Amino acid sequence: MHQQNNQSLRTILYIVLSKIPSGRLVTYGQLAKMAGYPGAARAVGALLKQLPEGTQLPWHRVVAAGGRLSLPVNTPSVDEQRRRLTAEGVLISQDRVKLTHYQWQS
DNA sequence: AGCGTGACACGAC
DNA sequence: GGTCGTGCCACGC
Repeated sequence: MHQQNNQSLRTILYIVLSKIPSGRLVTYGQLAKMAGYPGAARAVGALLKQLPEGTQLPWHRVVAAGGRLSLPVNTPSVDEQRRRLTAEGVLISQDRVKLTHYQWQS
């Protein structure tokens, strides 16, 4: 995916994220690049944190580099992320997934 | 118009 | 394996 440079990262992020299929994962950095904002991984995280409660977007398919689940431990969010990924057939071990097996490529 | 803030990334030890 | 430092950059004040 490339740039629509006069739109905000948030707008494009939503579009890109909505296209990640069930059972496939992307990293923050990859998502930023796909949205046309390479290097904006931190900004991606900040925006995901602001997603509204009932969002339809598959925020749980976003993981940190190396496949780490990077949401704060002992939060409802990370518990929900584990639950959803497991339900999609993603194997999680020690809060880590095998990107070599699950990573989505645009 | 700065400046502080991160659900980050990556290389160096 | 781990920690730490540095770079990154959109977003909100």
